[in-house]
Amino acid sequence: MTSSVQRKRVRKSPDDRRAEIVGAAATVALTEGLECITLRRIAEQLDVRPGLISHYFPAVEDLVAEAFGSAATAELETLLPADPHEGSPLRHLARFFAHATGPAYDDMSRLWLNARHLSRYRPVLSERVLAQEALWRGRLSGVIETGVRQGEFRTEDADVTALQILVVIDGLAGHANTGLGGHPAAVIGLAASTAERELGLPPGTLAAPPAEAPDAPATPPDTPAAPPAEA
Amino acid sequence: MTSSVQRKRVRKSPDDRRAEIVGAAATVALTEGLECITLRRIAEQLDVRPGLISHYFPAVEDLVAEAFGSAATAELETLLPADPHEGSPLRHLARFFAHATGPAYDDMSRLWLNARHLSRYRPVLSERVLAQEALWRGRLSGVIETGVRQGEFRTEDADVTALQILVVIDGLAGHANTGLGGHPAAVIGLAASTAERELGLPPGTLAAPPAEAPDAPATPPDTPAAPPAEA
DNA sequence: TTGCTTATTGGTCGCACACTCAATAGCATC
DNA sequence: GATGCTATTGAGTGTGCGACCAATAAGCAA
Repeated sequence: MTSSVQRKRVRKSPDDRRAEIVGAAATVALTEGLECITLRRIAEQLDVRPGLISHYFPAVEDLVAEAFGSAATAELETLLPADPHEGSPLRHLARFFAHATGPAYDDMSRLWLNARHLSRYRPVLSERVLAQEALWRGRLSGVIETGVRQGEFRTEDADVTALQILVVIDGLAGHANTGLGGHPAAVIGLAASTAERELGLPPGTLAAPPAEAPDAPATPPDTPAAPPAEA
Repeated sequence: MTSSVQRKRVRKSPDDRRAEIVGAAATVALTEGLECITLRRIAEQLDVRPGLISHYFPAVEDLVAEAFGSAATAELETLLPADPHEGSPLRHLARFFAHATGPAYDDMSRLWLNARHLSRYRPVLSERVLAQEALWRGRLSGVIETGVRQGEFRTEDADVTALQILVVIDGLAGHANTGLGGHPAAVIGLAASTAERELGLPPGTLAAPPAEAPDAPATPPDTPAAPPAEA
């Protein structure tokens, strides 16, 4: 029994409902993976019938892409805000590395990994991934350019440097499912040290403080049961 | 019509058949992806009935792990042979980077990406990935240590350096499905330049020659139809 | 040639999935 | 309070998947 014996319909405006669906899908994407975005799964989460999801997204693939875009955009906003209220570019970068290489970023690491792989089979997701890549790179590139203009950084091509940094972060993210906790600091810090080298900074400038909570649970690589359901 | 109307049974020794199955699965893994390793798909490729695959691998997950292990081991053997017949460690590394960042490595990039993601849901695959990581890291670490002993390289911890290099390669591999061709040389060469920095080599020492075939097809990110079959 | 072991088949079951569509019931408007 | 629009449901279709198992035949040994 899901709840009541007789379903009580809740009728919402298409815009609201659509946003709700995308939100739920984004949550599922982050916590369970993109292949867990199924009509049934999302419908269940919102306590509606699967057909309704189909109504808003005739092809699930579109919802998957939308969910990824939504989650990635939200994460980028907290990672590298468009309008930095305070702090120098250098402090922004330091915060960026601290977050992007910490356990709080694990879900996002998994999502990027997930999306990159699934792009092999899902053209519209592939497009979304490329768009998000451009977005992230642009945002990071902007921070770097500001830093260069203010004399904090030194690089020939801010955009290339941004991509290099993101590549290293992606490389670390790839280990999110197979235990990343065992890596020595010199490896976790590879993103920051790469940035330092490429931006002409002294080693350690961008290094994160020894972690905010030294006894953090570390997010063990637990295997979440069933998902890519027999297919 | 697959062939004849009446099936002609071919009876092989368990060892042979098993090897044949793993081989077919490894091929499918490399060309189409690990989620395309299904009882029906492998059986079709070998022209046997699906039940036979089940007989040798009661749980498909085991076959998937085996297939990955097989493909990865084979690749490692051509990438970093256990017994290098000729050339210095430096030349070995240069060859390694040339291959691992070239289009010939694209399938393997996709496979690693695939396996890393799928490890989220498949415990036994996860184990295999960890084992292969150790194998690859050990092999690379060996080359580095030899180089250090011969005075070609300089590093504090060969094993950490090896991991750092592999992380960067993983980062680049992540882009295999979403078009890697558009990246500038400074990004493709990030693996080599990272190695040069970590090994105390002058920049460019490990850089690959401008590609062997300048007009290579470049392997466009074609989307191979159907695979993670609606699930 | 006969017999036996067992590799291989064929068929079946249950499940989860995306997708379709006529019928239904909120709810804003009149 | 009645009406109309449409968001939502319920039921159904077809597909592909892993897993299971009794029946069959290949090929070796006696």
